[in-house]
Amino acid sequence: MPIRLHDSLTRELRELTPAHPDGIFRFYNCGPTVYAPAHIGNFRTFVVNDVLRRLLELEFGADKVKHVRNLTDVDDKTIRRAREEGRPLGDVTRQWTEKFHADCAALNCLPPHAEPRATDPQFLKEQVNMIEVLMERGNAYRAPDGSVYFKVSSFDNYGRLSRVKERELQPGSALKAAAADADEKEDGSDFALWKAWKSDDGSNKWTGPRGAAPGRPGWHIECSAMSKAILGETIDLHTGGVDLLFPHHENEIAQSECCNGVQFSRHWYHSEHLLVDGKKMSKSLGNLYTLDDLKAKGFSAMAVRYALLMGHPRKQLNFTLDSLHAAESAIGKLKALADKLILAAQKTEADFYDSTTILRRNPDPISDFSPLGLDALKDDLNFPAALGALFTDRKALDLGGKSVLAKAEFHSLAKTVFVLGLDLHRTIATNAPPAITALAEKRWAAKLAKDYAGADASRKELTAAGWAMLDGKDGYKLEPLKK
RNA sequence: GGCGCGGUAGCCAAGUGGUAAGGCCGAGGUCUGCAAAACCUCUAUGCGUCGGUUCGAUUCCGACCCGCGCCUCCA
Repeated sequence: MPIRLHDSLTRELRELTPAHPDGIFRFYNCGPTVYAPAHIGNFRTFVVNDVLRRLLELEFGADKVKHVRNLTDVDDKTIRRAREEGRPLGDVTRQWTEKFHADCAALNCLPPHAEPRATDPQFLKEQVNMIEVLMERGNAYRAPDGSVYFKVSSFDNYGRLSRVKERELQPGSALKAAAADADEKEDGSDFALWKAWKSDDGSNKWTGPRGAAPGRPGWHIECSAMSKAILGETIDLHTGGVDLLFPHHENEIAQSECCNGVQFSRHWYHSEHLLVDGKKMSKSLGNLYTLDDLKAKGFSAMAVRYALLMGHPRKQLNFTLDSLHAAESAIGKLKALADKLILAAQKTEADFYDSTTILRRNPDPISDFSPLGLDALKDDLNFPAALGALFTDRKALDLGGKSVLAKAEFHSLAKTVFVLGLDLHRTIATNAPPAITALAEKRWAAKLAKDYAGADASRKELTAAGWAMLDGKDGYKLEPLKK
């Protein structure tokens, strides 16, 4: 079964295939702006893309997928943050890049094969080159202040992706948008390719395209330039959150196709927004969560990943603390299933997560056993259906001592779990404070001494402090109390 | 106003022209110093409302109601 994915341009499911003769599937995923910690809405998109990338590797081979995700390290927000903190721009973006990488690792997202930065001299040059070509071709013009704008009217296909021509701009927003640089632009819908230096930009300025003032690249051009530099003029897939559909991706198409004269991306995919408590996350509503916020509430990063997989990626997903509890419990059950299969198949935990075996190309009748849930993933990334298949299988599972069946089931689960990127054995964060740990030790000692009254007293204290102590055979586990 | 998505059990959420996956929660049970965990069993005559098409609709069509998102900062 081929991988089929919704295409935002044609609005239908289309098979994903590599176009290049080398068989390498090239895909570009718009990355974060590094000026603050990413929130879980951002991570929904990155997790969706991570599953997609894993699925592609399973389908085409680990060495046949090239996944690029950029880092926007210069824009109004990064510059403002640096100015407010009185630090060099590079320091600020480096700090938040590191944080982003740490969060991605915690969420078990594979690093992309390339992660270009907008201010990297190599790519800055690429951006300037593209702008110069666009100016030469009459698709861009220099504004009075030395900025360069893309002339939207010069590209007939403008608006095909977002159907912007069918939209009627709300008077209010159109006016607001036009206000900022109305004097510079020839037309309200034109967008900046190069922004001339202003005093607010401080020391952050670079040599611009010929004829333009020193300044910095506009936001949209970085993706066009870096995609071209790393993946080539035509790529197989370009992805991002729905909010990037317009204007960002529309503008990328315009720039790239006017500059290169060929199709920019063969396929477009957009994942929907994550809602929190039924609303889009925003600082003003106070419903914006970062990974650290949720960790502080005692949830594991893996539960967050699972919760992000609970809805279809092209539908808005309502995220709540309750759904995190549900995720944490569900992971526990899958872990128990994995442990059971590891035992039955006489394998180890390391075998279960061995991606080399999972992605091995040579056919193997056992490990090629059709993994449950995989078809659902290949059918437009239907996460809930895939998870459902896993649990349905879990119920039907009757190993009955048959090791062949156990091995097939083991490989099946390992494959699907790999694609979903769930590290089942990395769950509850037991970062209990020292006082809690000491109390738990005290109770454990009392229990071993059969001082049950003392043990119960300590349990009461732990409960009061919000911690559950789960006794095992040879030790205990501390978990934050559920609700 | 324009464009788009959605309304399925207490919550989250798949899905199909032929009579509703799965997870959480809850209830009961097995087990167990206690408490959990784990495991087993149960939980929508119903899929926003009203019409239409059909032998049959939650699934197709129409109208309406409600929610959410986007409309040039935004994953």
